[in-house]
Amino acid sequence: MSEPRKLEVLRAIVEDYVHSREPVGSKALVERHHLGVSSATIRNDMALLEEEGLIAAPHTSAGRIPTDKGYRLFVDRISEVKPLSAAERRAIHSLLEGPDDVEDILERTVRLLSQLTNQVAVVQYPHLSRARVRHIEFVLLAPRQILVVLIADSGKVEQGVVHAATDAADEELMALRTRFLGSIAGSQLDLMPQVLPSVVALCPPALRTLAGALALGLERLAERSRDERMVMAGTANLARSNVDFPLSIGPVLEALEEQVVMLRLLSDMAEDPRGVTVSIGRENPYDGLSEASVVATGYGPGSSAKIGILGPTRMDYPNTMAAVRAVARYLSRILGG
Amino acid sequence: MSEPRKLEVLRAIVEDYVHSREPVGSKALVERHHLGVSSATIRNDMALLEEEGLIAAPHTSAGRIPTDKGYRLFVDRISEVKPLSAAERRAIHSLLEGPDDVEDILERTVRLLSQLTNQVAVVQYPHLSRARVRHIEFVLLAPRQILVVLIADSGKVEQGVVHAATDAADEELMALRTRFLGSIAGSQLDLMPQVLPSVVALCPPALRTLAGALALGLERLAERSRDERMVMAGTANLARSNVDFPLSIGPVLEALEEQVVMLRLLSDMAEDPRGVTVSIGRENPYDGLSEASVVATGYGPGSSAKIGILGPTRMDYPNTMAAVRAVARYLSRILGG
DNA sequence: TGTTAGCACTTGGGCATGTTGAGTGCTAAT
DNA sequence: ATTAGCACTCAACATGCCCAAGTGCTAACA
Repeated sequence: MSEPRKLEVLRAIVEDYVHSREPVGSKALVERHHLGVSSATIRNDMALLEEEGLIAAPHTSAGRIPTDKGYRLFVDRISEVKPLSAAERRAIHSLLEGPDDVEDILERTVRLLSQLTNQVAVVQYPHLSRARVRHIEFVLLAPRQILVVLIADSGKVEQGVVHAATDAADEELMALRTRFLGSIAGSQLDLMPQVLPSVVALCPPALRTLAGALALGLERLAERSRDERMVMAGTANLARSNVDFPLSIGPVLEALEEQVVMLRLLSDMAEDPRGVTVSIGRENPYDGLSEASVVATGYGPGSSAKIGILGPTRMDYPNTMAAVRAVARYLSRILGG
Repeated sequence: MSEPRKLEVLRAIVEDYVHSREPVGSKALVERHHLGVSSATIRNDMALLEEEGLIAAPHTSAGRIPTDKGYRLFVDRISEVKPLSAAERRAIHSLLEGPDDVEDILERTVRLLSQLTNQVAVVQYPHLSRARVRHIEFVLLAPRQILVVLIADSGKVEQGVVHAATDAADEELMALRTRFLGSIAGSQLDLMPQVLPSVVALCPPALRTLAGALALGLERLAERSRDERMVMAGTANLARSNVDFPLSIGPVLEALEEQVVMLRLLSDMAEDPRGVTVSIGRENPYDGLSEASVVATGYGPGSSAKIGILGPTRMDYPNTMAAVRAVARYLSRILGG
């Protein structure tokens, strides 16, 4: 019996099932795909595929559906990433227009991706650990309340409020700002904890406690900047495409809300040489996502930050992978420039 | 027949239905509530309530469920807002701890509210139209790319990128910053469009195009600041509490994603003298929310910004209203201070 | 050895029918 | 105004039946 045909059968099963949402049987298979053999032969092949754990039958006399393992094989060896349609390319291109504020871009990107794929789209903020300090600002909100703003050369702005033990004056803040800026401008956010204390130490004693508080605030901001965040869009697609939910959406919504979970999930996805990484069903480390798949890839400098989508295991992998990859490329291009 | 008892019956129906999720019949009613009469009497009362459109029977021989109108009457005239439990008070109090960055606070508040009510919680950013300019900053990201930062005295920071037609130098930006700041520091964000052009006009001709671009950027930021945003949490509760969904969550998720819809919804809710406003089922202007209720109230200066929750019409109004009110009060206190 | 036709077998889904129990509305008595 | 009682309705559940889809197997075939 022929190995290539067996794969062809698996492909046909996956494609039909993704399309129809119903278990697919041998007969329907020969009708819809011009495999040159009869349904009996296909049955034999299917029996083998089932032995290997690539497909399964929900009950005795129904068709077969792909297992996680089946999808995996499909993704790894069978499917080809399809090129995008012209309309899709156009949609992505129009992303180039408009203001190129990082937040704005990410927000629009993720919305676009969710529309292209009809899934929930997620994007991680670019890593900033290697970013450098471009500017800092201290603003007096109230006598003892100081807004600290940290601007990185990546264009990211972080802000936070610091409480002073004693009243602070505007001039003091100005002086400290100049002092701090002189020492840390251009240095990596990573290194703030090492650099800042020495700056504080060099301050005149009268200002030292205030300087200490501000330094702490700056450190916190630098850390927060390193610490990851994400934006998502398209949660409504969960309900839409799963009307007869093979994917019970409760746990998935939970996962999405626990941003920590999603961020780890994305970060942990190994980079795939083919450009897009796929994690299928129970391969996912998080229980709530045992019926979901994640398709993600890196973008930006070093592909360190991730962008991707989340959907039911039964999804159109080729198109989805193509969309994710294309969007990530455009995103890299925009942010890189 | 007695009017007060009729209301009592309505209250009992609402309470039982909210609790059990099942149509409630006359017999069950007399068993669980010590109304001093028999089930037959209750039946008569129920017939009247039905005539008035306050309750309805899903089919001939089932119990009754409250209609939107029934809930409305319940909320307006029958229910009393219950005091919060000690545990709830404690939870709210612990909100006071931690950094008091506006974003942080709102995020934690909304999460808390969603946990207290088991619903989706939504909070609008405080209105900033009356806020004043505290500080501005121009940062050169690339020769023709300038990051514009606008800091309001409310502590809100807005940022955006401006493209210059020609290369800009750091010194030019510094000069312009001083010039702009001198003219607009302390003036209302609202008034930026009136004030900025005159500043540009006073610039030396060499800088004028650059100044124009920057002014445009600032205006955009001021506008964005005025233009409303929201944070939400607890979407997973939609799936959880509606396992046997009386509330089909698809349209609701859509509404939540269309932030514009939610923002209008919140803004349009008239302030209720009792402190919390409730919009029930079809009372909602948005179709997708015809099976949902919104409980909201204002917070902060002038109660101009809104906070609230969104859930199925069948919800525990007294407790929910209490939670929303309490959280809004604490939020006002924190942000006010 | 791989392919095919044919056939017996399994089983979920649809349908028609019967039964039950919760709940109602009405009437007559209190 | 309230109540007891009763006939009536109807969703929910159960039962039994049949059908179609789909399988696995065997025997014949190239």
